[in-house]
Amino acid sequence: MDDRVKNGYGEAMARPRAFDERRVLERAREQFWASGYAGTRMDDIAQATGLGKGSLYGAFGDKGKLFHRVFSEWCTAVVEVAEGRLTGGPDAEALARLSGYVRLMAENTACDTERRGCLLAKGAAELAQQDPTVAGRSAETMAALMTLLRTEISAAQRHGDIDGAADPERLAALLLTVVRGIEAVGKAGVDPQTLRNIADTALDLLPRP
Amino acid sequence: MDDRVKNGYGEAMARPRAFDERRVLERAREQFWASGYAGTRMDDIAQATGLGKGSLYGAFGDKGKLFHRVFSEWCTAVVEVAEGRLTGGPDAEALARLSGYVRLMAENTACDTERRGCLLAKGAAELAQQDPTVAGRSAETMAALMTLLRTEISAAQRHGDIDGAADPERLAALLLTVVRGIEAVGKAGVDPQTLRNIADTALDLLPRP
DNA sequence: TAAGTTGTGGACGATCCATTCCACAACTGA
DNA sequence: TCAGTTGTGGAATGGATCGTCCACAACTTA
Repeated sequence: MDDRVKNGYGEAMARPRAFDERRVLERAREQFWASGYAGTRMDDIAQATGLGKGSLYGAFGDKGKLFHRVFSEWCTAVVEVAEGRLTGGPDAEALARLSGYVRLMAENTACDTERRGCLLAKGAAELAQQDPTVAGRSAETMAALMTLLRTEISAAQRHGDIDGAADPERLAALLLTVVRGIEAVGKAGVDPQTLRNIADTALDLLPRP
Repeated sequence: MDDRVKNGYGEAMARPRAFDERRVLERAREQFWASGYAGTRMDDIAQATGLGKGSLYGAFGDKGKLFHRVFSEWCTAVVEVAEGRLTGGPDAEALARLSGYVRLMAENTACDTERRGCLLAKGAAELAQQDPTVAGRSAETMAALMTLLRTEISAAQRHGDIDGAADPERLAALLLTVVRGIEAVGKAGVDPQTLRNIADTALDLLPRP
């Protein structure tokens, strides 16, 4: 009925878990990432993690809950990468931070030789329409990324690297679209060098004062 | 063993088909569009079209072949829309044609209240990795769109509406990315007005002479 | 050590789904 | 009208897949 205390690392447990939860989630992520939600079987995950079904279901609930968890953690990681690249520096380097971030995203897609794309895009494409949890989490993630970008654009404007007359909100939305678009056309088969060029071109076109 | 002459409209058939092939493909497309490949059942399609399984399999082969057909026709249609909007006009209106096309794509996504997205993006996200046919067709489609955009950009450059020093190939790739990106962030939950703004912002930033 | 609690793994049940099969219908040419 | 051919619908098949169940293991507390 109610949620019991699961595994608080040090809680007194009757029998301790024999697996590392993080490692299991990593493996599960690999599976979902490679094959999508509908395309991966719980048996695959059991196999990949070495867990029996009982443990798997006991620890994570059903397939949907497990996916939600993996998806949500992915979204968190996506935002954290952006935060790591974008926040906390002088205005003088804001434009460089923006360039670095956009180029990094392009490079990631360019190097994705296995064409797995991004779990965020894949999950949203497959499930956002029917699954409110996925839809909500992906919308949240977009909003967070947009805010990060807007903040840096404003900083670059303050320092005079981007035209102060431009609307930072709109530029942020455009950059986000370019980043997500690169991932989309990359999955659709556009070649890696073109992907890198797209990032550079977008950055070149940002309005100067 | 070998392919028989299927239905040449006027061929001498033993028993004529009782269904309109185009209508069946439309219905099948609706299903795949709404639920993805793995998510739609052949029973759903049989139900939606009113066909029995025998007719369905007899006419279209298996689920994979049916999807490939639907997917390929969608890709053709996507390119045709672009051709209709972009080709065949004076250089003086090339920039207007480009603007019209990009705005139309944004508007389509903005109006997609059911959040179905684009079957091209959805299909590529779900299957491009494992299915060479889907991967190839989507890559072809991207290439065709890119060519159409590049041609119009060159035209606009000739007329002096876009800086002649810019590389039309790169600008075309960027515009394609923006168009596909709008569709991606739209599915991820970005609101309609922002989508329209993104299109406008991208067009505003095209380099003037 | 004994009782109680939670984790484990794999067999099992129930369902779902793609595909095939088949008896029959609708047509053609002779 | 009579074969012969192709289309039709739905029952049947075979395999896959989710989630449960259960006997047993590994702990904690008393």
